[in-house]
Amino acid sequence: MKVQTNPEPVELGSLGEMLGFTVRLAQIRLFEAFYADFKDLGIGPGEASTLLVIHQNPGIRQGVLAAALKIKRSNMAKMIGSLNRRGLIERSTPSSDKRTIRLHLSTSGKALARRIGPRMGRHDERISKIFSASEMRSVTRLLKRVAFQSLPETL
Amino acid sequence: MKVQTNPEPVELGSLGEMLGFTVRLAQIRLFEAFYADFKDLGIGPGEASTLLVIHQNPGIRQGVLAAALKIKRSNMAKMIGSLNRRGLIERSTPSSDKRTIRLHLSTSGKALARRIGPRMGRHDERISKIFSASEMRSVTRLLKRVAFQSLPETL
DNA sequence: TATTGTTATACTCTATAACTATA
DNA sequence: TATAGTTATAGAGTATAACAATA
Repeated sequence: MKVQTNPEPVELGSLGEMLGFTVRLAQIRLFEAFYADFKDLGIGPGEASTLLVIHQNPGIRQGVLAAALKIKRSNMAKMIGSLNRRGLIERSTPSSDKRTIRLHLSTSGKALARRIGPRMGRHDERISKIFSASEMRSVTRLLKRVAFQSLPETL
Repeated sequence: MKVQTNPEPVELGSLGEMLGFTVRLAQIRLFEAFYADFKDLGIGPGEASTLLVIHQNPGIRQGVLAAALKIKRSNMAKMIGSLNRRGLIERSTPSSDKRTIRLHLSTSGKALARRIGPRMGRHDERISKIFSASEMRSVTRLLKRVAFQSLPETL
């Protein structure tokens, strides 16, 4: 693959066909697109996903949420703390297991989640306009395979 | 999409089919795989790509390199400084344009690049074993479209 | 005036380890 | 002993703005 950064072409060699490299390039573009579409709501992609998942799983445990989003527990604690300070979520510890924390959206958190949901849908639609419906299904299916299927042994 | 984090299932809703989310999940997995395969070489993915591209484009200008890898000039300056302090690359300013810096690998930088190249190839092969050859071509082609094709207007 | 690279700075994301409280 | 969450800390990666040297 050759990138034409006029007037000086750059030879990327096989790097340009490698999954790690192409995923990173796509990721950069997708972050740009996300921030452009969510600027006014004042939240990042991690926060948006977190709020949506709590909205769809009221009372979810913090650690379960972290595992589902592949965010480390320690980092999730920080994010949940921040969302809590902003009045978007509420925490409660059930008497059945006082180590755990169950998460719910506050009234304003629910209001925000109801804005995020459709926005996220339109955001994803905007991006997927560069694909046919079957291409879109392909790319998400293949990427989920990378995320979840076990890889062969390390080198 | 539902993620089974036994014993508590998590409903991700449409989030699980969205490109931004699936790319992020894949990215996390790919970083893990990269660090596992390159631990002994003491370099990260950005540094590995940078060394390979300088190796294939001797004398490349720093800004052109940054643009090709989609790394901001200011951040590239930091990375190049680090690689230079480690004795891997050499910088020279041509008399024709004294603002610019042309990059070359040092002897030890070349030796390292000659180890990185094949390692990167085997690393990518290991990951792509979860795909057929045509699936691999599909996913990289579709991701490059995300990276380079212009997206529709923002919302 | 515009371009190239540098510096300073900050914010997000990620990772590890040590800690507490509960089980 | 093991688990859930917290805190502290550190390292990447990314972003912006102000700056010097040069064109």
